Amino acid sequence: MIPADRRTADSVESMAATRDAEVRPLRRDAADNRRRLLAAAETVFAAHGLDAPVEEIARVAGVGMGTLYRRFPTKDALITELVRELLTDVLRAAREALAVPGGDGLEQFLGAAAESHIAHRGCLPRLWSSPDTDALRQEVREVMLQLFLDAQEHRRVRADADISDVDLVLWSLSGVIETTHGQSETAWRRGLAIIVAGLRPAGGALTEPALSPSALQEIRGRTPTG
Amino acid sequence: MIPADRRTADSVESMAATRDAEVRPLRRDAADNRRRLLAAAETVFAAHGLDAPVEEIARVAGVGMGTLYRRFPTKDALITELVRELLTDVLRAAREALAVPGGDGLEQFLGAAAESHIAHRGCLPRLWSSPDTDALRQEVREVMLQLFLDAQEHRRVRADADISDVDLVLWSLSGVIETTHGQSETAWRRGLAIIVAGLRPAGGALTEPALSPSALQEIRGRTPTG
DNA sequence: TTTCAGGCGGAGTGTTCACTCCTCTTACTT
DNA sequence: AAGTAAGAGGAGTGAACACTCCGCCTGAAA
Repeated sequence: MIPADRRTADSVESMAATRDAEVRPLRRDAADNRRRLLAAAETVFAAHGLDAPVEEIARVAGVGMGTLYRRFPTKDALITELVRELLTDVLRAAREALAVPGGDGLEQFLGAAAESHIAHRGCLPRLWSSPDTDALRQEVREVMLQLFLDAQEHRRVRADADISDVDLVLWSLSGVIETTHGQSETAWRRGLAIIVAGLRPAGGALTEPALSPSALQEIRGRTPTG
Repeated sequence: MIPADRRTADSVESMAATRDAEVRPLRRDAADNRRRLLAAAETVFAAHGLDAPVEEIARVAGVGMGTLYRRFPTKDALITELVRELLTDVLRAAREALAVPGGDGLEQFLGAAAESHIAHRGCLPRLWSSPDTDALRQEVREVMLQLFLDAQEHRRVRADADISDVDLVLWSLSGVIETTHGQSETAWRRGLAIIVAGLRPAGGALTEPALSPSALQEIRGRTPTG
């Protein structure tokens, strides 16, 4: 969306400017505007996609362009911040699911993750490829692995399932959510029910091998394409 | 991608100009260029997404801008033509699958459809929302329904499955293919294996209801968002 | 209350991109 | 072989958009 050669934000600096409230607290009006901008961005992106002009976001937030660009050095930084919110939601859901007994945490997590995806629908296309959120994604994966192992131990998931299958489920959910958005906010539930049934031990053996670790690694570590 | 107010092609006329060779056959150079443009568009869109500039397509095809725009009145028309190719592939696959005995046509079709998606990866984002291809999509759906009923009759698909679940599978595959493209062209196979296992009769009852007919209707009949 | 760093708005800038226009060229027809 | 309708090419056009600049304003520290 943003041509690669037009502007290259210093990501580290931008993160510091937009996250580290402890460095120097934002003035109250500035903090308000920041929150309003994020909310507006979510609304606008959800309605018109990531191609929506930033001017529209500023208008919905009720601030000027200058304000938007003092809070977020680039449009990309704004999107990344939304992705960070989404991933934070997902991480919280994953940790909560760890407390679910009987190996059912994984399924609960998948549902909660889908809900988060819906809530942040606008930035879904960047979920798996936004920079500056790798650490967060890594944390999510670690918890996901625990949830998966727990589910498998309790025989809630077939023995020939693989941790990479959890990634596949999330990618599938993305597809369903993106395709049905605006028409049905619950279609994914049925899709998830089917996929979960496919992960249960009852079905016949899976004839396709899981993703190879290297392929998985590459897909997970992907950075945005220019 | 193309601002709604910038250009509104007369779709009917454009279809006639780009499809009905019988009205007046294109001159040979023109027909050649048309083919080269479609091939180039596929390549370029697959590599850089639908946001790739048309100039790049013209360059790859080895023709000028004027030529591109004489063959396709808008960028959208070019994309629509690619979607039409994709849907034609899918329709052929669906009809071939009708001949598969034992209710296994549906599964074969799903695999073949995914292969077509990969082959036309670039235009995937428009698959479910491109105008001027409704008739084709409708034909695909009719054959899909037959495949589904056949599979269910042969107990290859659980009794509580619904035709809308086939749509869900395709949307899921889109998500997996889009997320893994460039890193793995076969990840979808594993995803499909899991989903198919979920559709088999063996698993427990699906706790989520199928999409309501009206919701399905709306999602299927969707036109592109501006 | 004063001071001023930090914040605000919004017109302006440069670039990209879809699409057009016009001149020169070429493949079919007769 | 000549005539011509159709085609080719590519610089040019206008609009949209991400981002900047700068004069005015305000919350909070002293």
